[in-house]
Formats: sequence, structure tokens, C-alpha cells
Amino acid sequence: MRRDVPPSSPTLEDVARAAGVSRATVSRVVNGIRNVDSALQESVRRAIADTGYVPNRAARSLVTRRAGSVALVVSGAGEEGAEHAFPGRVLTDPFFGRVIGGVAGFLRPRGVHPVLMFAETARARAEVLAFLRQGEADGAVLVSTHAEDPLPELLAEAGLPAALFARPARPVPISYVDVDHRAGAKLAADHLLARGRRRIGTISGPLDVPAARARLAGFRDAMAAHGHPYVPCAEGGFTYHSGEAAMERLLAEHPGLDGVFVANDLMAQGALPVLRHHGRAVPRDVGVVGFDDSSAATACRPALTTVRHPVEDMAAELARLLLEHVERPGRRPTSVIFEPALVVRDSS
Amino acid sequence: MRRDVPPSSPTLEDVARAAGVSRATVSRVVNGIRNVDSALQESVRRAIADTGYVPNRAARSLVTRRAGSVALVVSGAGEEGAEHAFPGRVLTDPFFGRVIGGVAGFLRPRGVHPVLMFAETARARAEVLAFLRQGEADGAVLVSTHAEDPLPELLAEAGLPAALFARPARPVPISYVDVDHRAGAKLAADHLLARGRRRIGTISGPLDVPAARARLAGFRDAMAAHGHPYVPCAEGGFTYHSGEAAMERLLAEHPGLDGVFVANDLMAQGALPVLRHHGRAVPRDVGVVGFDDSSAATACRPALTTVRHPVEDMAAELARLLLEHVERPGRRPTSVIFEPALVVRDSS
DNA sequence: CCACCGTGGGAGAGCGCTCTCCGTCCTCGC
DNA sequence: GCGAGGACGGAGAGCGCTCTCCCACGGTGG
Repeated sequence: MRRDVPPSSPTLEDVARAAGVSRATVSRVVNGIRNVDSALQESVRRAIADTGYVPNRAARSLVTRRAGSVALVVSGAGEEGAEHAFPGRVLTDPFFGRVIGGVAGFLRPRGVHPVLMFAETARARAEVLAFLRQGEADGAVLVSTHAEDPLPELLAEAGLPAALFARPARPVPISYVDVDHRAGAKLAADHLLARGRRRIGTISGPLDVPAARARLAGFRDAMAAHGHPYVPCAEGGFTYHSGEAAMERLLAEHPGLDGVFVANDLMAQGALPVLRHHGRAVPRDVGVVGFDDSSAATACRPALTTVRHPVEDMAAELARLLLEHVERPGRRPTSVIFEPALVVRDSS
Repeated sequence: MRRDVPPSSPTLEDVARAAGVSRATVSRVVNGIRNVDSALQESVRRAIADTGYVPNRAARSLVTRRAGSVALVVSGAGEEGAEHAFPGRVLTDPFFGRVIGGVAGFLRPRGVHPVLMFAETARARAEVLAFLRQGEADGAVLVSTHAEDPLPELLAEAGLPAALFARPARPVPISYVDVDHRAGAKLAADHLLARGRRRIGTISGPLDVPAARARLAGFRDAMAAHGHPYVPCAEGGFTYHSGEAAMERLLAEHPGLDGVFVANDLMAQGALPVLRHHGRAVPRDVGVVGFDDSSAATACRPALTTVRHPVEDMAAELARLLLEHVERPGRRPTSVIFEPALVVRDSS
């Protein structure tokens, strides 16, 4: 409509011609650098508006060697070998939603876009590496579902900018953010004891996950410090159903229980109906404390007392760490640990 | 380590030199086109392996005018004006996780990457448009949280390839996928009646959302066809808490209720404790049927009878539609409607 | 025996941008 | 009054790739 021949979008050249200046000057105005006479600047801006110019990202990337995007990798999701299954069934866990939201929230004002990737198989991991090497993304933030994920090491070896959500199981020279799980578990222990609970058990997460181990250890240490050296434990898998099953077992072995610390809210959500089913009123007979302060915590009856995990803030910091590595490639890995807080609701 | 001077990755030129052929030939091999002598092909492949070459995506995009990625836009999320808030609190809803998983699952084997974007504000919408115009993504799939979302129209006007999850409130010339909400609601009605329920109410979704309206209308029509012209309804907002509140209201006005159709699982999950709290046993006194077959359906006690919404398949189809539009820009919009199915569990 | 065609492969022109040079002009200071 | 130096803007060389030509060669039919 505006032009006759080319239906493709206007280029820097077109704008330059319209404004009567050189390409370089238009580029300077667009990128806001150096000293360009304000009158010229104005006419360039008008020409940009007139032509409807938008810079072509591919061309820019080609010369700047920056993609302006980062890979947001959900790693270790799904089963090995389930090549054609839908990935991201994990995304069903509200926890990932919060991480993604936090990362995206930090990146957005900086004009960086997150590219979603799943890396559950060896092939998928190779794709992530290729993706980064091809320069389609400047780096990767990684959130793993299980501890044995080899991707962090692969990234570190390849020298690609990356940052992790949660400390890796084996030490890897890579930046990460995490919460102080031990301190959070101590908060839960202190709270249950303060409420007068004395026969306290715990439902842990899968013990190959460092976070789950740390929560259990922290809880036991805190209990021991208060003179409770033995704390019965049932291991769960961080899912609703594993929470149910673990609660059944714990209750069968320790019917006299009057308090439970559950290592995440989803499992606690599963534990509540089991307690009710066995005639235990919560919080009257048994006090329950979860971990994460996820949406599950308020989608329970009674609403869950829980340990707040500042997931969004952590995810934002995660993104910040990554961008720092992208900015200055040589940088040494750093880790940032966040403090948890107790949120008291109705279940304790 | 391998080379002395350039630490940057090898280019087509380097590979060509190593294989003793021209750039063009290497390009042909890489892209698997035209007829290249198999001996040459072999030596080129070896050279690629030796140099560790990976094609530079920006350079390729520059000439092919294809980004190889699409925008996955969550639209209408969060409140207008909450500029600095974390976006994607919606991601907490497992429904979005399923959509994202389905889209990603389809795109992945095709080498297309989804770029996550949020478009809750006018500014964010402008960014999405600019993103597409800049050629950073070849098109957009859109999943909206509310009906008044202006983004579909903006995309259609701009002639950018796009596809929607769920039919837009106002007709827009754009492809979409949806489920047959009316048929799903009829399934629920038939089932409740078949189980002998006679005093049946419903909790609807927000009535400005077309899907919510269609479910309500379908339910009422099916009930009317069976001789139940009046069906009491309480409007909810598709969230856990709105489900609780709606159930309270419905029960207050119609204490004799023996069946409820709830327009999504999350609200049904909220409704169950309310029924229990008011002394109604589920399913003995009241039968409950949800909608979606989300993870919430199995994370309830009793487990929820619900209408299965094949979200992953729909999302895959959504991605397919988009890619079709990217492939052949002139294509007319099409819509694909999926059939729902009843999943009987314990709540009815 | 020559015109013709099909096939394999090279040369080279860009794609749209950034950025380094370098030239021009204007303003001071001595 | 003249040279130094700063401010401004243009020319042009690429970034790494694709793809259109075009050439060379061998086989075929008239």
C-alpha cells in the first residue's frame, strides 16, 4: 500500500534514504549511541515512524554475536526413551510455573527472550548444546527435576554460559541459586515444637535429590537440638500421590503421631485426606507443616502452614546470574542462597 | 586448543577449505539438497566432524527469512498496570502447562523452538508484534486467559501467522482449536441423570469467557432435553477459591442438591471440601462432575469424575495449524474442534 | 561429428546490520 | 590567524550463510 514493489519490511537503507542520511547514522539513532545532532536525530526518528521500520534481529545478531535470547531448559523431565511423548508433563507442577514466571519477569524488561527447551534424553541434551553453540541463545538457565542430570556438567565443560536452579548433586563449576533448606526445616521443627507437638514425624522428598536430603537433615538436626534424637521418616517423591502413600505408612508405624513435617506442599496436600480418613483432625490431633508455599498450600483444607520458598525472587536472581555470565564470559561461578520463612496458616 | 588464533567457532568457509570444496557444496551437504557426489559428501561430512562445525543460525535466518522459532504467547495474564509484577502467575494453572507441553512436543521434532512471551499489557502486546515483525519468530500460538484479549485481532490485522487455543469471543479471521464444550457438558448431564441424580445444579466459569458460556448452555440444553428445564447455577472464576465460594452459594440456595456439574476441575477441587464441610458425602449424597481431566482431578478425595479435554492433542494441532500458516502465508483460517470424553472416577 | 541436454560443482552476489576508519567542519587557544 | 582537537557523519568492509547463475563434462540422438 505504501510502496509499490517490495512488500517486505523496510530496511535501514530505506530509512536512511528517507531521512537523507547514511545507514550508519540511522543505526546510531536506533541504538542510541554516540553523538548525533538532535535535529538529524529527529528527522531520522520521523523517517523510522514513516517507514514503519523495525530492525532485523538476524542481521543484528550476525554482527553482534548476540542472540538476545536465552534457553530456559527444563531438564531431566519425563522418562528416558519416551521420545515421542509430550514433554513438559512437569509443567503441571506449579513450582515450574513459578520458576518460569520469575525468570521471564527478570528477562523481559531487558529485552531478552526465554526459549523453552526440554532435555530429558541424551539427544535432547545434545540439541540444547547445539542450540547454544549455533548462537540461537546466549546462555541457559536450567531447572532440573532430578539429581543425576548430566546437563550441568556438559554445559560447564563446553564453557557455555549457564546457571542452575538448585545446587547440583555433584559439584560442578557453574553458578546456581538455592534456598537454605536446612534453615527452612529448622523453622518447621521449631514451630511444631512450639505448638506443643511432641511425637513428630516427617515425610521426606526423594533422597537422591540434594534438596530433599538437606530438608531431612535440617529437620532432624533441629529436632535433636531440642532433645528429640529420633524422628520417624517416610520417603515420598514430591508428588500428591506419593504424599498419600507416605502418610499411610508413617501413620501405620506411628499411630501416636501428633505432628508431621512434609517436605513439600503437594505431598502435604496428599497427606491431609489420609489423616482425615484415619480419624485424625488437623490441626487438633495432628499438626502439619509443608514446604514451598506453593498454590497447593492455599488449595487445601485446612490451609497449609508452610515454609516459604521465594521461588520467583530466586528465579529472577538466576536470570541475573546468567546474564552476568553472558556479559563477561570469564566470570567465576557464584552461588546465591536465599533465606526461607515460615507462613503460619490453619494446619498446625 | 585445536586452532591457534581464532577461538570463535568454525564457519562454512573453514569446512570447505578442510574438505577441499567450495562453500556452496558444504552448504548443499548440510542442507541435504541437490545432487552431490557421495564421495565428496563423505569427505565433507568428515570435515564437519573434524572442525566441529555448527551452522550459524543468525546468518541462515538472514537469507532464508525464517527464524525457526515461534512465539508461544500467554495472553491476558495478570492485571493491566502491574508492569513490574512477575508474569506468568497463570503458569501455576496446570492447564497452561499441558498446553505448553503439547505445543512443544509437536514443534520439537520439527526443529522449531517456542519462545515464551506474556502479553498482559498494551506494551507487551506491542512487543509481541514487534518481535514477529523483526523476524525473531515466524508466527505465534496464543493462549488467552480472558475473552476480551485484543491480541488476536492485532495479529490478524498485521497479517502475521498465528493460531489460537480456544475460539475468540468476537469472530477474528484466525485459525484456532477448541473442544466441543456443549458436547462435553451434555456428557456430564447424561451421566449425572443416569446415576439417578434429580436435583442437579452447576457451577459455571466466568460468563464472559466463551468456553464457560458454551459449557453452561450445553449443560442446560441437555438437562432440558431430559425434562429438567431449570438448572440452578453459581458463577465461578475457574480458580480453586472461586469454586469454594460458588459451592457455598449454590448449597445455601439449594440445600436439597444431589448433583453438581462444575465447569472445571480446579473449581470442583474447591467445591469438594465445602460439600464435606456441610455434611454432604460425595458421592453418596451429592455426585460431582468436573471438566478438563487435569491433574487436579486425581489430586482430590474422592477422585473426580470429569470430562476429558484432550489438551495436549489440541495443543499439538494448534502448533500444526500455525506451521501451516507459516509455510503458506496466504492460507485461510481454519478451526479444528475436538470431541470430549467422560472419565468416570469416584465423585459421582 | 556436432548440437543438445543433464548433472555436479564453483563463483559470487547479496541478506540487513554494526562498527571501524576517516574526512569534514567548527571552535578554541595562543 | 592558524593549527590542534573535538564533534559529527559517511564510506565501506565484513558477519556467515544461501542460492542463482554459469561452466565443465560426459552421454545421447540426429
